[in-house]
Amino acid sequence: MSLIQIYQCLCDETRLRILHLLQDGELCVCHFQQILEEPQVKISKHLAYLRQRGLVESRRDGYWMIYRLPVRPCPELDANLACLHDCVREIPVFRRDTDRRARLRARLAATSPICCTPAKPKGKKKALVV
Amino acid sequence: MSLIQIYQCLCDETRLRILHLLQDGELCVCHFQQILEEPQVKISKHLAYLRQRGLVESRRDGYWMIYRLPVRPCPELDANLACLHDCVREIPVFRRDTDRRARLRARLAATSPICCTPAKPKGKKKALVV
DNA sequence: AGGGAATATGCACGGGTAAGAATATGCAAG
DNA sequence: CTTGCATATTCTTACCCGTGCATATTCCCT
Repeated sequence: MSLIQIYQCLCDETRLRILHLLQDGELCVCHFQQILEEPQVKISKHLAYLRQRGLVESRRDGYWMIYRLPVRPCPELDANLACLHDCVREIPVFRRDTDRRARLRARLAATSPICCTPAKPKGKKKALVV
Repeated sequence: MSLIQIYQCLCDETRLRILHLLQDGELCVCHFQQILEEPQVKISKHLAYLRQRGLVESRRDGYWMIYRLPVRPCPELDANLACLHDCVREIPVFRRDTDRRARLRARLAATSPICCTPAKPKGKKKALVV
């Protein structure tokens, strides 16, 4: 992973928002959709872009794909993510994302599922969680 | 100047090298040419790109255009330049640029001119410096 | 005024990329 | 093995960008 590639990943707002959210822990695609309020294809493609360049890692969990920052990020990525964290502190979009994520977390804590429930679960919820 | 614009500026190697050099003080275009060993048009266009987005400022001094980092950079730019400085410390191209700049400086200290001498000066040197 | 030096700009071309619509894939439950 | 859900991929369109060639601009000196 080169420094240039890192900057190429950072120069799009959607990707910045994704990386910023991931700094607070892993997320699945449907949660990105809920928080960012962007179409699925857009989010999915930016996640693929980031994954191909090694800025995020993914794993599957049943229906869902869970994305996270690299477990062992290279020093350049680490430094730039820290810098990003500082820079966005005051920017409304990013604060909004953080807030929406917190509220989403609260909602999830109240119910059982780890990830979002399918649109028409019909009581499948519990089974899905296991 | 937005954060995205900063990252857009940072995602090209030539521009990274330019910004890295400017962290050590202002430079004219012909010095960039000597240090980076890239064609004039390439350097000039990248400098224009950076200037249009507010990452560098320029002033004219006789024959020469002198470029520098903004006198009062915004916090985001400041943070990212510091981050860049850390990140490139070990990268050969950037070390080479630093070395070449130091050697250029030594050469200039030995002679009088502030900037490089025209190709065929014919004794105009002293007059140019004043 | 005119020449020459340093630098900038216009034009052209190839390549990457962002976005959306449509479609495909992988998974789980019945 | 079919259905429904979450996610990925393909295709297309439009745009921006990096580069090089040629030319223009701006300045200094005579």
